[in-house]
Amino acid sequence: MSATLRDIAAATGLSVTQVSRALNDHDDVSVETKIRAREAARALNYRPNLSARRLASGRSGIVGLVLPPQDRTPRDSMFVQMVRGLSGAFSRRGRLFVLHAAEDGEDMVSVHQRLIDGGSLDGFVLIEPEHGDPRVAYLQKRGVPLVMHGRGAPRPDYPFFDIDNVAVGRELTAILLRAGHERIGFVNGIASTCYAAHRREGWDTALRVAGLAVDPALHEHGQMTESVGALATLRMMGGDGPRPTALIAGNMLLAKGIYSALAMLGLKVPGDVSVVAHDDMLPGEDLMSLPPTSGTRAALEQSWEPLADALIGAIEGRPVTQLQQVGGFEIVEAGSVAPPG
Amino acid sequence: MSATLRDIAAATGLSVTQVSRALNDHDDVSVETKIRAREAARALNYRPNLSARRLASGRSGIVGLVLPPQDRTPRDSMFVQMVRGLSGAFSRRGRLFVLHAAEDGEDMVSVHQRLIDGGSLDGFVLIEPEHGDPRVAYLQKRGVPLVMHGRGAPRPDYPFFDIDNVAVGRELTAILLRAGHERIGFVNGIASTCYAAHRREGWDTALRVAGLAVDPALHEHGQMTESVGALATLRMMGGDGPRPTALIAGNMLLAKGIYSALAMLGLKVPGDVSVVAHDDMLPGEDLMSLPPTSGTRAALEQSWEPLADALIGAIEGRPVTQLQQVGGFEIVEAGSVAPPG
DNA sequence: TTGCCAAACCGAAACGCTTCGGGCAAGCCT
DNA sequence: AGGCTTGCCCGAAGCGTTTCGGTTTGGCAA
Repeated sequence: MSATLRDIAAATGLSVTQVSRALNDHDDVSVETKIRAREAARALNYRPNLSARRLASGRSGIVGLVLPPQDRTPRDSMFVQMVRGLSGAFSRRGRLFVLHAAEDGEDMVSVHQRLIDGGSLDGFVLIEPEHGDPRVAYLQKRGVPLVMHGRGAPRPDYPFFDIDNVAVGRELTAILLRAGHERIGFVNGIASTCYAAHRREGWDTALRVAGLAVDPALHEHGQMTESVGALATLRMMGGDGPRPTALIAGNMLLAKGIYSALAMLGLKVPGDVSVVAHDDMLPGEDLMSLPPTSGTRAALEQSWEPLADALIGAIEGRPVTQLQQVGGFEIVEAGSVAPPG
Repeated sequence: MSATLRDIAAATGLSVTQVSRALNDHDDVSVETKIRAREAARALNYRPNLSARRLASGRSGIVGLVLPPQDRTPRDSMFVQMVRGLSGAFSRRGRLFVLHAAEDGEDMVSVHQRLIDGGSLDGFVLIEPEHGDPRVAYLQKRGVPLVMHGRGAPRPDYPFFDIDNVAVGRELTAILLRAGHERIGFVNGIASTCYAAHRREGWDTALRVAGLAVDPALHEHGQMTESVGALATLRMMGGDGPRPTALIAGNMLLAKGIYSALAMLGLKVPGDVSVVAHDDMLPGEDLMSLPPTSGTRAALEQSWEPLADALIGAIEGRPVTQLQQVGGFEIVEAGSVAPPG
């Protein structure tokens, strides 16, 4: 068995109360007492009993994420990376991160309810935001801290970490506009996701600002897989109207599909068609073979630390405005863009 | 807030003690009291507080799995499926299943230690067994229940669920021997894994029993990916000695690689080369395009329920011998085997 | 009648921690 | 000198549950 506070109290001659306060860094404990308590704790290999802590304070030090029930295989690899990232980030902050997969027919809200009622979780990381997200509504009603990866509104009233996807869409389009393109196709992510909608909005406004017409035939939503990218490209390039002279890919997998479709059509990049893409920099997707591609770039794995910070901040009761962060992105020039032929 | 035992006691006129015993189905509570307590519990939407339970009884109702730190992308999809399966299986049994990803440089044993000392987990599901597994040694020493997916020895002293991989190797080989093949190649999984070793053993003994020489050049270990399968095939078919007339694939992804390598070499299945494979029946790996392949078949997803049962059995103190289960497999005939040409 | 037993129940202690409300010095102000 | 603050500390209560030991019944045998 692990040592308890009482053991440390006995070893140091302090009271249990004071040891608790010392280890939790309260401010009416003298510095030397804190040191003494900490040393004894380490010597005795003390680990706080999370259940007892939770029972006494209402905090367990455990945070969780509920994996949505749909199984979309292409995302699996990303989920694992996310779990790894969050697990590490919380671990470094002395918290335990825990993943629970919703069952297939199960309602997301009731899964959260079950976890809260069990009395073991301090807060949640949410992914895949929706407009008017019911999970958010429920958790807010119950006063349970949360942080969202992404956001369901331009200016939500809950903590989140997101990148400015409107700007991503705008900048991707702007790169091509600056090179002189006027017919710009966009192979975007799944229609129902917020980030895809934001990027579309960016594309849309960039075109309008440039005084160009927005042709819905030049926009495709879909899963971010190679085949979807290829199919969308074939459809756009084989349409009746004038072909696009440039394409935007929502991520590198879509870009890969675009490249193979263009190769199949005998079109060269950037000679015949320019290509830009947003790169999440997910490792291990074996995209070495892709030609260098201009566009925007924001490492998804840089989300985990801010998310962890924001959730812990929420648990500790910091105001929401301090817990909303928008990450940056880079614009890279790699030679996949040229003026229209 | 959720109702507590005291609320139920107040509502029913019973004592807290008796309500607790009633809800936990102890045997010195009258049937009608049990019913009364259960009804009140439901009416008040009572959820036991896991932290309090854990503190009092030493059981939290939470079990976990620690994801090994290496990131082997081809397995990610399987991990997600496993997490889903286990999460559901434990959920159905009133337990909470929880996943914790080990950090990259982190020692597996110390991760388990941290989780146990935190006092929140009742037991662990272990995956990827090793010979003399240090996790098992540690958990057994601390008296923490565990169940292994697979096994590190033919007859381990801990609970496990596994299929008879020696028999899988033997049967795959036997199918080909019966058709008259004598030079049989085996494209197997990673060398360090137990199941691959077991299958190799089955192949080996089947050959020996048939009075045939065992040629190590006809056995390849590697990741279970399409490219590994293709490369192994090219190597075996291009060797100096006599070519194999039949190939065994460790799973369907390897089989896919074998098929494309054979096609590249202009060899027909089963006319020129026979192929058998073991099929884990993992969904979503888009193997529709594969020709029907004879061999063995055991759905990996049938492991989750037995694993959950075994771990709960271990937690409840049932003897180890009742907690060791070997799942079956099918032998399927699909036309990818013919006598050697 | 008395004594005994089993069935059904209950009070109180315990689990390890946090926190509320206070106590005791020592130093400062007026 | 009396009263206040400040810094450090402690006892005890309480979180919601399980469980140990004991008490109250009613029935049955002696």
